[in-house]
Amino acid sequence: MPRGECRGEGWWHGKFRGCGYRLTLGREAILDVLSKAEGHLSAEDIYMKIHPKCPNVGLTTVYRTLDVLSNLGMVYKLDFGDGRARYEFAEGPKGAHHHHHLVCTECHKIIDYTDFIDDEVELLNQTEKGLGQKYKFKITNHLIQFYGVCQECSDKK
Amino acid sequence: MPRGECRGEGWWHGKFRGCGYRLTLGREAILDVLSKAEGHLSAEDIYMKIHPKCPNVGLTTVYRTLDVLSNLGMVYKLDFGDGRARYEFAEGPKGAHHHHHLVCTECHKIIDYTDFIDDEVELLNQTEKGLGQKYKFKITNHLIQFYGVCQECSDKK
DNA sequence: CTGATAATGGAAATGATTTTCAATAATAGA
DNA sequence: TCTATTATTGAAAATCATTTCCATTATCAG
Repeated sequence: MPRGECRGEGWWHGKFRGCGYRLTLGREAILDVLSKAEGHLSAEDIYMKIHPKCPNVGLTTVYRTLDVLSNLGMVYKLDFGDGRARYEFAEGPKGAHHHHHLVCTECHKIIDYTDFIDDEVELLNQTEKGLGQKYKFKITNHLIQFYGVCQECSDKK
Repeated sequence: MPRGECRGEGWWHGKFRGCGYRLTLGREAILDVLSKAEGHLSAEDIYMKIHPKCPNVGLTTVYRTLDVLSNLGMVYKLDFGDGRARYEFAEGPKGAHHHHHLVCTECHKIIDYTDFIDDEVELLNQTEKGLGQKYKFKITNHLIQFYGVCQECSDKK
């Protein structure tokens, strides 16, 4: 029924096979949800979204798959301080939708921002290079988050 | 018995009292450990360090105190992906020891780096200002971490 | 010194994530 | 296409960091 993503459907086959992973219904469903989702889904969110179509995919599998995807670098695992991990499809640091996060410490609202990203990314790349050399690290990723209080939460006081 | 910190001992009194908090033995012990510790302590680490001197301070209190300190901005609560929160004494973004983190995703080793910090902080301040205005956020803090694989872990393969 | 109440600890509860294990399904090769 | 190998699975149980409960204790303003 869904059509748009048919073209893309295959691109993660290779990524899986190449690492000896098998491509299963559950994994496809999870990737499908993640790749379309706006926002930041928890394991349970994903489980819920998948359940109607794949009632036979358990929460355990969701966790296991997210772990695999995260290790493959296809998904970012994020912590916004609300006690559960959140997952976000990785479009790659150069991807069209690369963004950083602005986190409200009161209500846990998250704003994805792309403003200023260019300067940030440029600096980050430099820093990444420098750090990698100095500390002999193979740097694969970075995380930037700003924390504060959103307007609604400020007003409530 | 300890002498060096006598001078500083008082500086957090005010911070507590000002917010209606009471200053207790346990809280002092926890602050003391945190202010001296290199590295990134978990709640249990702190509990262990305190226990010999204050066997009557429970883990629950450690958690509660860390929560308070974190809310007061005196301590940063960090997540390095190893399943437990880590805490770090906040010397303030302008403090002498401000640093960011380089995290090995294999062995969870953490490197605190201060290189490049100046440029980073400058950019961050700008970004912070811009974001704060655009999204009406009162930004209080930021987090920057780089993830990668350290040399030892690379060599193991 | 004393009352109001913030803070405490220990045990029990919580809740996200992991592990276990026998059953199942994906894939490579015949 | 069929089969053997072995990765993957779901459900239930186990883990384990963190929180909550509640009766007791300690801090500190007056």
